[in-house]
Amino acid sequence: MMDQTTHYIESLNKEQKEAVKNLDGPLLVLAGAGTGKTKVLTTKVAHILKQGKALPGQILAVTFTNKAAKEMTNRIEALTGSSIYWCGTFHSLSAKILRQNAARIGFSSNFTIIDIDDQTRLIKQILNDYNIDEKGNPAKVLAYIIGRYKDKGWLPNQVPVSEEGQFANGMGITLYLEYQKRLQLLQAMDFGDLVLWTIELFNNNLDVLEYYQKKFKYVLVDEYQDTNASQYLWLRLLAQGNNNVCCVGDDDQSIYSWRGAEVKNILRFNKDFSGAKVVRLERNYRSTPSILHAASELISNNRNRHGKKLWTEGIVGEPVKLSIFHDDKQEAREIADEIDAKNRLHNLPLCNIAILVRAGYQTRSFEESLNYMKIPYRIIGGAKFYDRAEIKDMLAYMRLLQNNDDSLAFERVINTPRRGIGDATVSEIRQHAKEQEISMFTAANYLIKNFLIKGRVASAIAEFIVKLSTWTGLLSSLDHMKVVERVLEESGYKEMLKAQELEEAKDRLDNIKELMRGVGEFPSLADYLEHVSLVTDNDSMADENKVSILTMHAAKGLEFDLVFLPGWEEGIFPSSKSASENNGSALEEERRLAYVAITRAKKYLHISYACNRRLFGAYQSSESSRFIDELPKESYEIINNFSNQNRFDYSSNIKFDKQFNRDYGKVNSTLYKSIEKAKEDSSYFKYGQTVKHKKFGNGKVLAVLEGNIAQVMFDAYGFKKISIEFLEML
DNA sequence: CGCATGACGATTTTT
DNA sequence: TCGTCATGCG
Repeated sequence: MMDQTTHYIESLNKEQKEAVKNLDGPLLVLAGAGTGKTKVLTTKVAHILKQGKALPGQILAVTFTNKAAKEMTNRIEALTGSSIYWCGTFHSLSAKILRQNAARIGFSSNFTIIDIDDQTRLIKQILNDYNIDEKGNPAKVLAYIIGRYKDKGWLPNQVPVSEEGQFANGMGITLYLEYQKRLQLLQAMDFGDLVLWTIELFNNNLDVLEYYQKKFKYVLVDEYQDTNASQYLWLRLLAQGNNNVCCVGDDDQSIYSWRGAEVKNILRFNKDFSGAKVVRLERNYRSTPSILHAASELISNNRNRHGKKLWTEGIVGEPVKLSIFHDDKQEAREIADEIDAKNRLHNLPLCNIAILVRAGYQTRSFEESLNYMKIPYRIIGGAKFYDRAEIKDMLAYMRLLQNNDDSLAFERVINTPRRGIGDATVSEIRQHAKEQEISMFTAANYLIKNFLIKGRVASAIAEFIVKLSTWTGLLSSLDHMKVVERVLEESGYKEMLKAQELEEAKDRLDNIKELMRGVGEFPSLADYLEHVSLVTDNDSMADENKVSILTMHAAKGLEFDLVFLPGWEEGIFPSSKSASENNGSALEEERRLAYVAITRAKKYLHISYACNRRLFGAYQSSESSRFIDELPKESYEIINNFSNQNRFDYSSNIKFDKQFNRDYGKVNSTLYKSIEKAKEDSSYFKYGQTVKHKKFGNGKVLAVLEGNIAQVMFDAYGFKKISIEFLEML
């Protein structure tokens, strides 16, 4: 039998072992992409526990996402059998600490955590009260500026004077102060506040700080390259106790500076934590040498970095493939084709395939082409579940019955569904609440009791308040999920949805059902609300066999056998916004993003760009990305070049078609085939033909125009002009 | 107060 | 191109 105490370490390489065994004192692990940093972190925690150096409750582990935290907890549990309680993001850990000590900073322990929506609404109100023109000074901009101040760790009185001109002719700091005041009045915190208030708590309550310093014997931080200044301060306060702090990261993968992350945290670690050791993990276990070579050469164009030499022992593998397409549609279609081929001819499971894009709006064309090929896919990130209006509304109801004084939630749903309580009335309630420093719930109650609001509006408010109180009362006697179900019915929300368009109403109700399912998984409404306010990623179906479509940012930490990187064009990637900003530092970040994207691929990598792209409605021609020029010539080969061909010349596809036929016997129904077919057989789409469209359903063809545009009369949607590629013959 | 209409702006990236 | 937001009318 293997040595029970250390067998889990044996599978590590020399450097990894060094990182794991070095328990005491500050340690920086510089871990390149695919060098096994997660393994090091989890093994390290296991090692601490198995050596008896600390109890599970005495380890603080900070991750970048909630998903990563969950994964880490699970892995540690699998290794050691015990689960560590203090594992989470800076934000979730802060929330935990703050709820335990809220009174010390003038908050109640059930303070609410608000999102950008609530933030913006609150700021709009402030701008309104200060008579600041919102057109020239948008609330969103101020929200962003305040966010960056908070990332820096600046309270209103700590913002440097040099920042004063940032917003509304020097009003920025005053407005920030006002915003903080109102948040406290509302018993609310935004994301930045969670970290900031924790620092405040520690700075003003030494006993609390000492308690946590003693408690956490070991502090571990993942993705250290993406921490911001306030997170650094937070970390330093907690780590100072035992000084056993281990930070893991890769300066080449720092891609969140726009959110306040400071690469310098990782670049100057040994100055911040004296006596720090540094271990480099440079052996890559993920990618083939071709892929790794391409990534390394590309990133070597950056000047501001530690620099490391990644190496691997894997077989050379296929060169990186580069395709030059005529337009974005062709790009989407060809990629879908190739996914189909790799999946069916080479048995590559769909879940090992990913399409990585620079920005969210790029996912659409791939959704369409994959849909067309009937290839299952999932979008990671994207339009988020919790961003949907119906979900936000239901959550506002839940917040409100959990805490009637949650004025932001109150304001969101007092007239949703419509109860005849309009803007004027809501403003009046808000005004009164502000003057008396009471919640809107209390203010509304006061105003109707004293006949300051009368008539139909007053009775509508009264009814709303009675309902709310009833639901809140039910919480103590009835299962919380049952209460939420009653809210859905009795609030009239369900009724409101039913009045909408059929499809849409069904979708929304399904979403709410999904939400309810989540509610049921938590012991109480408060637990559930805490969860949803911090957890935004819906990673529940990660194990399904589907192609992943995601942004490069969202891909951090993931890996796939086959990766497509479309849209490598100047203006898109690197994004036009970052090409010239901040004397090149923004461009370096784009390059790091390219590095992250490339190193997600294990075996096959396809980079592509389109010479013409439809963007915001209009076609524009584009140049290939400078990052393509930076790839070493020997690392890639050009497999498609449609740069000089017109849009409907698919001669090279037909070659592929024949090969496909030979290999597989039957051809999948792709766009060019239907067009070819339409050309050969004029009876394909003609008058009277019944067709089906993904969105518009069934209809009849009236005529086919030039450019393969069909005029169709849809049963449910009436007359439309549709490109025949989107029609299925019935 | 509620709804419709049209203008306008946006597109990085997320805890 | 499409979704959001403000405005103005019924």
